[in-house]
Amino acid sequence: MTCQRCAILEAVRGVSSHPTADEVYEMVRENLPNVSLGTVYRNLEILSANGIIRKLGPEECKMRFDGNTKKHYHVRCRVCGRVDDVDVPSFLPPKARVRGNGEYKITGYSMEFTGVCPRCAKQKQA
Amino acid sequence: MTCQRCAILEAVRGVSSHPTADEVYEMVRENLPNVSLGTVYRNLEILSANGIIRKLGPEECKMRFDGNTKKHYHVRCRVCGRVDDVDVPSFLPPKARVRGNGEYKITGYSMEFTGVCPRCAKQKQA
DNA sequence: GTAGTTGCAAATTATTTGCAAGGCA
DNA sequence: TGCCTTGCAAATAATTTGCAACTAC
Repeated sequence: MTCQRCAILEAVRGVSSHPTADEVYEMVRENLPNVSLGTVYRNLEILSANGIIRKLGPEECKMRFDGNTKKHYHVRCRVCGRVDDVDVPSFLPPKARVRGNGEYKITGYSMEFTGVCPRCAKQKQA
Repeated sequence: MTCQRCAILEAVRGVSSHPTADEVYEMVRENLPNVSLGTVYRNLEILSANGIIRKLGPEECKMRFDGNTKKHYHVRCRVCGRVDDVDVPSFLPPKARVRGNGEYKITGYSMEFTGVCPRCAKQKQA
């Protein structure tokens, strides 16, 4: 636990704003002006891999396109990344309440399932 | 509706694999070897803006970090992108069934709410 | 002393944009 | 004719990586 890692952890814990790597970098730089962005990325990765902080965000940073515009849901294979359609019978989205701030207007949600596709499941067996 | 745009639309509609922009590019190139990747991006954007195809993917392509590792859900302001915590009382994730393939193992899900934060709601009024 | 960590700079990846030339209405 | 679109190449943006110097135990 180096000085940098500790400062990065404190920065993430010290705010409730779910900062991006770059925002963490800016925060840490106020106390340690010489930290490098690379160090911030490396430590955020290590801290979240160890369950000390949580990583929010896209499993994959690529846009995908679907010729089917009817509303439906997707599963994403967490091994190879492929995306398939799923049927979800009778799903009613839950009500969400923003903590401490009633003026937040919640207008929608997005949901995606995670799994292992047949091909990757088979490879794992071997 | 140019020749390129039509080929891009057909490529997306012709597969059920939810292709990335790059995969669409490769498909279109088989018939139109001179298309440029820029054209593919531009047309995918236009087609999805017009509701002709659907864009799947992250609202934002940046990782965010959360010092709170307890399970909870988030809202993302669709104007400024900020992320806040929400409480979701008693939510049981729905059952999903993969179309035409029972061997897909679904192991989890991710859900995020969308809305407008108080700050952006106020700016919109003015 | 040695394994892990740092700062820096260059590399990667996905995507966007500027621009001059071309095509369709 | 004039606006939209194209191909190309350069620009951006987020993130990763190679490397030599350094630090903690």
